[in-house]
Amino acid sequence: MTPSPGYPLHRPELLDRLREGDALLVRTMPETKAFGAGEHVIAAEERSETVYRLQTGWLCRTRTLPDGRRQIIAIFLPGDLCGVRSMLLNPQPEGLQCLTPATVSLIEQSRLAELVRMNGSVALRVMWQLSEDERRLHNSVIGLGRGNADERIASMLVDLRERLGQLGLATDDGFRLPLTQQQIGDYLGLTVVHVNRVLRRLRESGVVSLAGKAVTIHDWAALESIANPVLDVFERRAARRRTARA
Amino acid sequence: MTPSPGYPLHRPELLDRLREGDALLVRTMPETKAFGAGEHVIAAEERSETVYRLQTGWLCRTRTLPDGRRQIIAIFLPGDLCGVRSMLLNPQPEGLQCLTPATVSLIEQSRLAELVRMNGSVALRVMWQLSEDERRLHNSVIGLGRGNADERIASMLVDLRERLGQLGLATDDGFRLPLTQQQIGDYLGLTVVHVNRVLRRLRESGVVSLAGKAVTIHDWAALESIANPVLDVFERRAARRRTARA
DNA sequence: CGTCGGCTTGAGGGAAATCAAACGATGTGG
DNA sequence: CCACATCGTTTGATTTCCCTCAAGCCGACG
Repeated sequence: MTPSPGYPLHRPELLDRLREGDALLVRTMPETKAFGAGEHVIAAEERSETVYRLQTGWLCRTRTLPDGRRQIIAIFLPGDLCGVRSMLLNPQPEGLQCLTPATVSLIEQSRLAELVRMNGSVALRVMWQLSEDERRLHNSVIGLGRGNADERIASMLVDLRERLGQLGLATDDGFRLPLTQQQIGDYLGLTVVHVNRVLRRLRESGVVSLAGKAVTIHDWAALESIANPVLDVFERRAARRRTARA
Repeated sequence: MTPSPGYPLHRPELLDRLREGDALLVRTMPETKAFGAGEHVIAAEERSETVYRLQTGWLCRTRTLPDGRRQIIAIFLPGDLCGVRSMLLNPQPEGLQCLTPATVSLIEQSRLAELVRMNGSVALRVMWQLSEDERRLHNSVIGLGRGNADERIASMLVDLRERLGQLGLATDDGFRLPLTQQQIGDYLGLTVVHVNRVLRRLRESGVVSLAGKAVTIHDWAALESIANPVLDVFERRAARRRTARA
């Protein structure tokens, strides 16, 4: 559940402290809360004095436009810290919503701030989260701004497979993807209809298949070559490792 | 040059400390460096142990895909801190490039880290920057994922007008926009050709005109109503203030 | 004076959206 | 237990927004 080797981090010597910080944080967040799929951990425009650490399940940041268009801005997996930004910017225009049933542990912002001040490892852990969030947002911007539908879908699969792999939640050739095609569309800036068509093409060309919630990657090399242009260095490295193994 | 009232910040009582932190930071960054338009402050994939505070000019984060497609991920204006993330993730896949001639002041990451530990106001200043960067990235994701060309251009203009206004670099009805149409396209995920067409339409309908580098906003209400769906709360508030005044 | 970068406009094409409808699984209440 | 509603997926037909390709224009600059 904690950052592990291979994670995007340029100074491996920090890894131990990062884990230490995470462990310490978890220990000081005994209170947990459970949510059902679709529930809001924080509603849009709602004030929140709490920072969450996702323990199980999937969360996302979403924004719904006045006319109903919807965008999933980021996807959070177990281990991620959510809501650090709200320490300064509150309420945020975005909601934090459950994609699956989820459990989170809680900490008051003020308490976390204090911990960060007192303990360098916790500070490192928080910094790493902010840094990682930003990396992912950059990648989203690249994909949405310059990627076509195929590239967006392929890179999403590569990215999620890598993140889930770090958590021990993926096998060599697949993982569980608890998103509806509508939600995939909302994440990638596409319509359901088009997501469906792209997935069909990928299935028919034997690259990946999505049966229900189960993703199976049949041809890593092909998937990587589709996603490649919009991957960042870290993702590309991870994808190549996969390709090599297959 | 420092964060001022009206800035996206939910606790106005922090404003003074924020300014204090910024002032302190500036005082400990006596060394400055000048760059020409187009020059790279940090090249893509280059290691950097330095954090920059932009003093004058415009910078941007960019990524160029292997096949030449280019995306401007973020635009930085005077007062912004750039490169904080590189403390943990280094080198980054993105470059930091000058959109205009620019001067920056420098500080070593390690020295900044120490300052942050020692001084709460500086820590606040750094946190605020991270928070603000993320807010802007969220907005980019919304615009790129769900906005059409008109909305993207209108919201860019509203956003820049607001940020420049805070810096005293905009008048009530306009500002200087030192971007080529190509760069606007790279920022908004559009082609030059299309940017040009949208700008023409906006000009012909008497909403805004871009003559050379000078933006003049003729009809705030119209611009706001185009941009509105993809604006966040803060931008919307700012745009309404403008509309009311005009 | 020629060239180069940026702006502008036209014609045509294509990727993805929209509109519309059917299908299968799941659930549920009479 | 079956009729029926709901939710997600799938597919077809049509439209539209934006891209691509192409070329002309203008001002700056050597």
